[in-house]
Amino acid sequence: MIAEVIVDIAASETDRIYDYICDDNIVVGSRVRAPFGGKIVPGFVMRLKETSDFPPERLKKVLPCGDELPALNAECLALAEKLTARYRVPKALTLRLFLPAEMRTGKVRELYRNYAELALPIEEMKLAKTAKNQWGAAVYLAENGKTDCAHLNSAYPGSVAALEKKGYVKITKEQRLRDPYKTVTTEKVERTLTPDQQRAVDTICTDPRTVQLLHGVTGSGKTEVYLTLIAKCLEEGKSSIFLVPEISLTPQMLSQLRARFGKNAAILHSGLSAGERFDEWWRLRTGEAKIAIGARSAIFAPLENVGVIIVDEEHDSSYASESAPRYNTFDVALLRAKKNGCKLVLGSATPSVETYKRAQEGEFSLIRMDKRINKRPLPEIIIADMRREVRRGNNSSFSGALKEEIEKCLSEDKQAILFLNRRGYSQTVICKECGYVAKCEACDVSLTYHRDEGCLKCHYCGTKYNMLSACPDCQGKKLSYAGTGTQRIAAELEKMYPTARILRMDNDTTSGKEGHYKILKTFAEKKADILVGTQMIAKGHDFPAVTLVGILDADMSLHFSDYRSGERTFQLITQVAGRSGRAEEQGKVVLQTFDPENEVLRFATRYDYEGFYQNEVSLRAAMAFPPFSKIVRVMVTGEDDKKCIEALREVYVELERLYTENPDKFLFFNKMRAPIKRIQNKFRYQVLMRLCDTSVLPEIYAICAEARNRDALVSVEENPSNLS
DNA sequence: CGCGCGCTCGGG
DNA sequence: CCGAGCGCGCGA
Repeated sequence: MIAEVIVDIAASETDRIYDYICDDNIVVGSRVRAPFGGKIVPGFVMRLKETSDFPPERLKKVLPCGDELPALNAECLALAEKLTARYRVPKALTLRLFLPAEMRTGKVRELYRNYAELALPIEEMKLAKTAKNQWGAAVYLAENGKTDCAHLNSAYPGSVAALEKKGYVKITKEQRLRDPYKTVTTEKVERTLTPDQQRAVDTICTDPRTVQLLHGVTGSGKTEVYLTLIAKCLEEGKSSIFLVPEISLTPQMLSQLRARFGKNAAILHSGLSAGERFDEWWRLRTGEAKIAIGARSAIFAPLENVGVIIVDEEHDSSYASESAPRYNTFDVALLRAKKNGCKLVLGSATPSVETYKRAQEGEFSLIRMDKRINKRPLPEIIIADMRREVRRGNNSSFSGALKEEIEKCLSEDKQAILFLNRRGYSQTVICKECGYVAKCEACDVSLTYHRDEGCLKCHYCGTKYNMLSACPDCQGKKLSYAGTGTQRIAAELEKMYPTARILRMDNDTTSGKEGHYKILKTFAEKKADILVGTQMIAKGHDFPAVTLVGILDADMSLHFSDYRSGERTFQLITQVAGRSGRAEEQGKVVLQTFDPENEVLRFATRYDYEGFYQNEVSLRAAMAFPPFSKIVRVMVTGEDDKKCIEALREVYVELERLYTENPDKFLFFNKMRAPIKRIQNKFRYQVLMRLCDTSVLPEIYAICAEARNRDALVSVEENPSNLS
């Protein structure tokens, strides 16, 4: 037999079919080891045939990989072909999306797993009362004996490592128990859905349209709708894909899913080790698990007979891939849904304008859930006019109203969350005498001052620099720190309220696997009074004692030069505000702005999505911005400036030809340096286009595929979410 | 992507 | 004259 093989090398130069001799037991979709250029490289069998056009004496033979099943099933192979054609990237890159990373890089597959068992009787353990997870895990082990570590960790995050460190549990590596609970059906508890939820489930099941948009306010119980749909599929013997933004796979969410679906669910989250990730993937591939839950990449789960695909928080920007192939999760999900003849359910409290428009026009079904389950009103949002604060001589980061509320909150023993989407202490360091600004050597950006580490950090490449004691240009000692970040806010709070316990949550404080979780847990256990954080505090967390949310700089995302800034601001405010008043107490939100009359902020304070949407969509129509057009950015990057300019010239000439041949399809066309000229030592150039007719898009992709080479990466982004 | 080939340049 | 360095093309 002859196998048509794609070698797993991510270069456009090797992106073609190579013929190899193979044994008869090799099947399409399997991985093989192929002798290639003097080395053995991994490859994928795309097709089989009897004869080759290549001189037979030069054909080599591929070796099997030892996988029990072909890595790619028929659906995945077909999907990979479609994506390759759509995005015009090397096939190897597309194929990689379908495999867990360790399957490529790692040795042969691990069929072993770590198991934990108690090392001494539970009575002899000295654990802090507050270590709930460790206690939980210990009790579970006492009752159930030896248990899979991954399983324990997802129910009781962090417990295994902590217990092992103390010597309370013994970890052994054993061959994986082959699905001991394979047929254990999930608890047959009859859950009663609210009328809203029932109506949503019924519509999704009966409406003929593929895409179902579930527009439900925060706390309306969308999750229960998803879980009901998944359970229904399970009963029918079908599989499901459930996508969430990475950050919302919180411990509570994980244990809820485990409790409900047990071994039927494979949960792919960032806390898994390479081996665990592989095991979860393999359980899906063999059909042992029928539910794939995870972030963006879970859309490539190796499932067959998919009964429903769910995309929660549909508007979230993490659904757009930022490296080749720059796929859009919605597009891939739609391809899969159509192929399987199943529904694609999108859920959000603040749908993206693009999605909502298509629902309004009847292309998607639109289901509303307006009632909150606990019937409590959403927290009141008060606008604090920062211009007035400045006029009154208040130059601090806190308005009078916010200070008042914080004090009230502290005196009543409640908790507060303060949100500022900028980490570090100050955004820039400027010499007051000569205007020098500290910049990164590898990137064209200013450095952020991190006071707790006493250094300057580049937020694009992570490089740390020593803090300056004087200006390197003029030796001046007067350095000014502009642009307040979370560190500074925390420091100011400490000064203002010396007795209050302040916690910070941003990229700098959440390092390590459990970093996130530790901070959230500390706060949830009321060991802190105020949580200061960036974007990452906005999602999904449930802190019953929080009655105040402060949005320190609502303008920050608003005045971004980006057609989506209004949309993003509305979504962010709605999401952050939702953290306040989740239990009995009514919550409050203070929103600080220099532009209190701004329409977007006005709509957000009233939780008026419909009003926001109408306003936004007419603006977009007037400006011919998406969804009334498509923005396309072709980006050329590479370390060698000359080679980049060469490649840029090449794409530009071709794109310009396309433009002059189809002037009616373009609204805008220009080449320029990217706003950030260099990141991680790579130069950046771009061609920006706005299309009113996307029929030229395939050709744009083709031109870029042609122009990329070893020295210059040429990529295409559709409606990019940030234009830096 | 990684290798080897061959060309070129510069040092001894 | 020889070795290092680099650009180029090949791999089934």
